[in-house]
Amino acid sequence: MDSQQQTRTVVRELAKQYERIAADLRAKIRAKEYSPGDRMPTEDALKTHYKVSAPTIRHAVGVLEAEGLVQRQHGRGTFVRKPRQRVQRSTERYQWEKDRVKLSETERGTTGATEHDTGREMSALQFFASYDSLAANADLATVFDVSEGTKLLHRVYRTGIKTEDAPLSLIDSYMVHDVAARNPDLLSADNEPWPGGTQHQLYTIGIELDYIREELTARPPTAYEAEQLELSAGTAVIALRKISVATTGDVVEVSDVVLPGDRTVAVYTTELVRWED
Amino acid sequence: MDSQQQTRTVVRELAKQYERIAADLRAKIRAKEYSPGDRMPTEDALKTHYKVSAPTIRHAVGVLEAEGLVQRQHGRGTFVRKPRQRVQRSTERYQWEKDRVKLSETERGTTGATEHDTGREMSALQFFASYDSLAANADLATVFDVSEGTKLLHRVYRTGIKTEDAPLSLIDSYMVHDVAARNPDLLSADNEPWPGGTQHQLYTIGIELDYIREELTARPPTAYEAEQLELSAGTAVIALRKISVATTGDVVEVSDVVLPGDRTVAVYTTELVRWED
DNA sequence: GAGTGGTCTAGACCACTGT
DNA sequence: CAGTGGTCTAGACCACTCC
Repeated sequence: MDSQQQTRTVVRELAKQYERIAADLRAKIRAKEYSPGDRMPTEDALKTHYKVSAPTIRHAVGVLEAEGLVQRQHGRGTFVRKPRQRVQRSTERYQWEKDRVKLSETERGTTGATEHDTGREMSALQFFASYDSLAANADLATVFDVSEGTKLLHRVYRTGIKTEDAPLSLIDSYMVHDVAARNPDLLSADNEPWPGGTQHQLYTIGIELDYIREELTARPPTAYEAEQLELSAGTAVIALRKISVATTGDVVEVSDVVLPGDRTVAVYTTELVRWED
Repeated sequence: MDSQQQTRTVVRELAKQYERIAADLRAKIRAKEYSPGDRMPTEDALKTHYKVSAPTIRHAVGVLEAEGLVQRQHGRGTFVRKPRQRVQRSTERYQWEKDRVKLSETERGTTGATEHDTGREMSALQFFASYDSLAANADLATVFDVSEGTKLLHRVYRTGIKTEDAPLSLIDSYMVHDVAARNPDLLSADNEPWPGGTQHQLYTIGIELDYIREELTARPPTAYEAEQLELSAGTAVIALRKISVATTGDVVEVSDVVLPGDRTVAVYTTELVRWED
């Protein structure tokens, strides 16, 4: 009987060693035996303690990393993860933005929705935009209610805080090209960041927004998103589709926004109609 | 020079073999060379094709699984994941529920918010509830604006569709115990499912809701959540805190809701005030 | 029983971090 | 340079699925 078989026999309750070890470490973290920020025992120490081979320990720690409980840092150690500071993203931003549309440029000047969310000055924020155009795929054609292949203006945005290196969001925004073209200034990224934001841009082509619909899902980041948002293993993203509808009923802008799940809280408030007594 | 070194030299661009293989497979999936639902080549075939050892292939496929691109099934094979059918969870449910509070019990009878979301009959839905009470921790005490240790009514709910085995959500709901106790019927799970839902329960103790605030984040599931919601590797959950505020301004109910990210879309609509022309 | 994925060992060497 | 995590090999055996 080899050593693996022996261990199996001893640990009848939970056949999988890596799960047993993961459960044990998880319990210790929950019990604050290892606190947030602490370094976990080295893999070598765990190997000796649990009497298993290195890959088994790595697997066990990998499970905890996938759950977002710990974070491994090459050459430094494995640490119990501290919650990252969260940025609140509230829908009040939209009414706030709308209220500012008709102000003068100097009044709109330093204001943007990101500033609203983070409570920071525009000057402390990173901003990057690039424009191009593309043909609507089936998905976007349905949302805009146009035929597939219709030319769309495609704008890519990255926003972030200068002192932090990773952006706060990845945004792909779409508009029907011919609609945006009514104001040629809207077709070039040179005019970004546009004072007053998207709603002011729409105002210049005679569009007033009636409502904004947001659809949220959660999923693991793609390899690209993980790199861009500097997400480690064990995090998820909020994938949000924002659909802006004009007072005419037309869908005028669609944005696909990817937000780091470990530092974003999306807040929505539903007001209810009062009963008449 | 051992074989690993040799390979390194050959593949200069991307040192990590498992990443090179993962990138290659990822590209093939995106190019629909392997389509959703298809079985991927066996690990043995990949091992031969890429000329690496078994654990390296497993690591590469593991990366794709963590991204939610493929799903491994023991004894059957590895499959390209198909998107799961999504359930929409819209905040209209709340106004809908409020409008029904003052109806008679028979009118409220078969209606619940889950029915509203899924569009299914109450009879086709699973429902499970259990009640207990506990002392408020610091977090909940802050939200309710009561002192730490205040006795809270704690209710656990699981809702789901009978024909599917996994629940649609895991809910932990909290109320200040003394407030709920004004109607003793509210203290026992025996009266669940309560016709008309939480808002009707609150109505019986003289509470009308003014607004509901929801805070959403995304994260990987805990081991427990993955088991309960039958989530495989490569999925995330939406963690939603719902805070119900009465017309008096008091926080009367708080729910922590966990939703499977791969089959839930949370929808929020923000109405904007019209400009006066 | 054949096929396929899952767990595990034992050990080598690479790569990053900090003293 | 020591310490720590990351990648990889070669091979054994287990466990699940389906014919």
